[in-house]
Amino acid sequence: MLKPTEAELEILHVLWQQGSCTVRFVHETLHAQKDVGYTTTLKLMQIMAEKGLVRRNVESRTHVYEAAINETEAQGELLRGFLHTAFRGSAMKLVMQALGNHKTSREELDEIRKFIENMEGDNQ
Amino acid sequence: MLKPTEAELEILHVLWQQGSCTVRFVHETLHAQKDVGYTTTLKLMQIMAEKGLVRRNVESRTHVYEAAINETEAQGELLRGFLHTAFRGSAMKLVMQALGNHKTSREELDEIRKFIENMEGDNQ
DNA sequence: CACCATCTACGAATATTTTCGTATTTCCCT
DNA sequence: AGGGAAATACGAAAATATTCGTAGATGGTG
Repeated sequence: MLKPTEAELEILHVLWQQGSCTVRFVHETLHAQKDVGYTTTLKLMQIMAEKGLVRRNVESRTHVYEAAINETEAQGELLRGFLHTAFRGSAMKLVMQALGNHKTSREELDEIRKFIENMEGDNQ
Repeated sequence: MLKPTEAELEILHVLWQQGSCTVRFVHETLHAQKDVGYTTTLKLMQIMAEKGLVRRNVESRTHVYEAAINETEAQGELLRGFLHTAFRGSAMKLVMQALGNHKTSREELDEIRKFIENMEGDNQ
């Protein structure tokens, strides 16, 4: 699976959240946060279709796109790369930083702790 | 602080690990893993000096470089960006993926669990 | 002292990613 | 049917990142 670029990821997030959408919809969504032209979004989505990152339905004049890669899997791939380039592979260091620097709610911490306890249980 | 590129990060990792070194040393280290020319490494390090990512001592003919940014801080910055672009800010999701997909030893899991328990303790 | 290995400086080629202008087609509304 | 809004296709500019060739300086060694 080809690694999506940063701009492509923004588009994928819209598709993951919305399911299928038109270029127009994706563009409106991005445009709400960022100043970008319509044809820029269109071009990116066309490139993504070539790369196999998205699928498109061209039956109607207005094409309908959907993500061709799974969100969790893609994030896993990205994480693997990032872990390597930024943390030289130390998952523990990354996790500690993530927990330490970003506000995580009590509930989320609980959930993570249970997750770990569960892993430790399996492991014995 | 300017965000280092991927190639720059590789150099920073050498500097973080080694302390001060020459271009030659950094190059040899990178070259062991990757086919890259000496002047490429040199040029990158010169650019990094301009950007303020590294400091260099030019007293002797052979310049000596050291990282100008702290490893943990830099990783924190990178993580913030990555968390946003890849996980839309969900630290929990990232942590779960990191723990789930990458082999983490029993000892490391313990350490993380204690870290969380400690955070939860403070929080009450 | 002259040569050679090694260093830095610098500009430019290449590759990658992002942006957008323009042309053309299609559909809808009057 | 005619005109305009909205869509896609396409190429190329712009921005960013990476690579390296070449020139010139410097220092050690025979």
